[in-house]
Amino acid sequence: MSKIPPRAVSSLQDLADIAGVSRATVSRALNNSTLINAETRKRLQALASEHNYTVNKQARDFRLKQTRVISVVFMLDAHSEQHPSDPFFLEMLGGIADGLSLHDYDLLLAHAPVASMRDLANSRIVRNAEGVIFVGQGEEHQALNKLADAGTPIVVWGGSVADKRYLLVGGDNAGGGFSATSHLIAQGRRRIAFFGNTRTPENQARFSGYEKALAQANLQPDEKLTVDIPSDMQHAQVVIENLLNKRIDMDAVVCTSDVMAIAAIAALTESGFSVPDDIAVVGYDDIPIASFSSPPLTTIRQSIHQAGSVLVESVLALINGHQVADTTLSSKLVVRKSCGA
Amino acid sequence: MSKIPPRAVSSLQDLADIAGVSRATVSRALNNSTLINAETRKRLQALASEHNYTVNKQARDFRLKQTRVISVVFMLDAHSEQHPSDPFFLEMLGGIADGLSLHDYDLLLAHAPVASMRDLANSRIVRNAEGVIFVGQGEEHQALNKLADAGTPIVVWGGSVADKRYLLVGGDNAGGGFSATSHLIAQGRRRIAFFGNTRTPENQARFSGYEKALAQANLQPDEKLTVDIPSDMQHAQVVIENLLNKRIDMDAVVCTSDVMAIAAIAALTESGFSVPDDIAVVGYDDIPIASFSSPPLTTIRQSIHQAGSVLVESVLALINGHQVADTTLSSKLVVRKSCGA
DNA sequence: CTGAAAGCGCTTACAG
DNA sequence: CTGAAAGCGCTTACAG
Repeated sequence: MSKIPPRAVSSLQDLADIAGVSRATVSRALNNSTLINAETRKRLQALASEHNYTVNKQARDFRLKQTRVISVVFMLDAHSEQHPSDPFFLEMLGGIADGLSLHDYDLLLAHAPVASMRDLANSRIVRNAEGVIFVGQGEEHQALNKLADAGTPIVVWGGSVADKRYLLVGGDNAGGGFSATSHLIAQGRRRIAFFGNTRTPENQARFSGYEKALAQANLQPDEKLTVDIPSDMQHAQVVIENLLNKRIDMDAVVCTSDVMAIAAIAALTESGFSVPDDIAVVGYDDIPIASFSSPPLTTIRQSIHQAGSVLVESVLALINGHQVADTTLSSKLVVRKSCGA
Repeated sequence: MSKIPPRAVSSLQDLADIAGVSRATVSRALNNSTLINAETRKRLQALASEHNYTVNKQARDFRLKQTRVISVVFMLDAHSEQHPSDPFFLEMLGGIADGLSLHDYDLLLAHAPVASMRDLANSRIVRNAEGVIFVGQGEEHQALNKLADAGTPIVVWGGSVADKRYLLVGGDNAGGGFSATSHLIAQGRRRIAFFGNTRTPENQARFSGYEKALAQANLQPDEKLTVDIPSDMQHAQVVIENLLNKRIDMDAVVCTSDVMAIAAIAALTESGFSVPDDIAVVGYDDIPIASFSSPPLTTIRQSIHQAGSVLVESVLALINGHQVADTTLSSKLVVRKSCGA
């Protein structure tokens, strides 16, 4: 047994002094350099762990000009000031966090105060990280293009846009919108509404799938049935109730999130409609709570956790200068009760 | 107009060269040192922004031996391997993130792989941060004590425990458990179950409030009515359905989270019970979705977002060596339909 | 009010 | 295989 060290060992130099070698040698030993004599290496590593010493990450990263930090920015809806309570975000965050820790990267969490998107390039979010993952594009497509043009390694979860110049990972939104809608048509629904903010690329794509399904069934789209619903539940409910007061004729709704679908069901029920008998509802995301709503939600499943890991692999590839292409993850209709099937 | 700088200005020295002063002077100017001549300071600040230069945070923090990072650890239920989909976590995270950005601190997000709690003291989570916020104690009370004993600035969201030696912020759990239970008693319920993992300090306190309310009404507690329910929805539902198959007589349930309450309602409905007519249900947290369940959830509201900011103020106080006491945030019964009122 | 110098804890090209 | 030396970009005690 060696005796307890008189003072904490807090640098390579301290350990080098104890071992009687130079700090260069200790550095190499602890970094498993092949230059070092195997025996010396083992001895120094043992000594380090005996003294409970680990290399100062901050100094090391500074020296190597690396941070091993990835920023994650959640794009909030410009119209709702609140924090999103959508479990979708949490699952996505979990997937990203898992992916990053696998690669020994840290996760820096950021809000997206939309106003500040303009000078994002000089923000700590970007400056302190090796790359940035954006969850959602919001209505900031051009700001994202600009950031990518500036050479910042960024990857975005969202929908495709014509002049996109950043790396994109997303679900099959057009396919999802299409299968939700055509499933409702197959159940005999004819007056199908689309609920959501169609100014975001993801929702645009879902909407195009919706339109395609209608066209395929020779149904006329009715613009009164396309409704911009805020993404937070309280506001959504108010807007939907106002809509119902206008007595617009409809027998089904396609929503851009499960949370919105749950708010819609509440508003519909409140107004005396039966779901799905009077009006069928389909959600999007398949969050865990979807199967517990009443009626249980028919929805489009996205593999959110997998999305997180793909996002991570993609930024890291970018950072390491590898070729990397956009990814589209499959979406799948999950039939429960709310669609009336 | 000055002409476009030939090369990027990437250090104090670069800017000092341009300005014809020493880098010490530039450093002082950009840090608003009062030593510096006001005019010089303005001139250098203008020059910096003109050249789009900001101080290298990594170098600065390294020099000052600070990180301006706080780690946030979510204590997952030891029994559910999944990520928590509970919106409670996301709201808490939002509150913490807001608080930290107010103080120019970064948020390092961590999982709590319970197995590794033992050597947490030497993990990057602790080493790379100036302090740590734990959300929930899980069953790791002693590990938290040990970490606090080691002098790490930590603050914990949770419930009180006799031999606690760390700083604690929490809701009024005993009060919440009491008012949920006594409200049900006031509605005429007599066979009231308690659903949750009572091995965590928070739930222990809620359970003690439950017991107190029963005692006050001269009701005998029945241990068959105290049920350990996992915190994730899918497992919760299975356990509850098994329980119902045992035909235990009950007319109400107090749950330790809204998410659990929603799973309980689904299981009860599935088994042919009517909520609240046959069995009343009360949740905990008042997450946004609580008012949208059917029936809408009676629950105990905790000001989760405020909790985040209190947690932040508390760790920062600790880091700065200030005196700081535990905080108990008030809890409030929110009556909706699920309790039968 | 300003500058020259030291030093934070590391890594690595260079020399031996 | 090992060491002496330079340097990452900053801040600040010290001297003027």
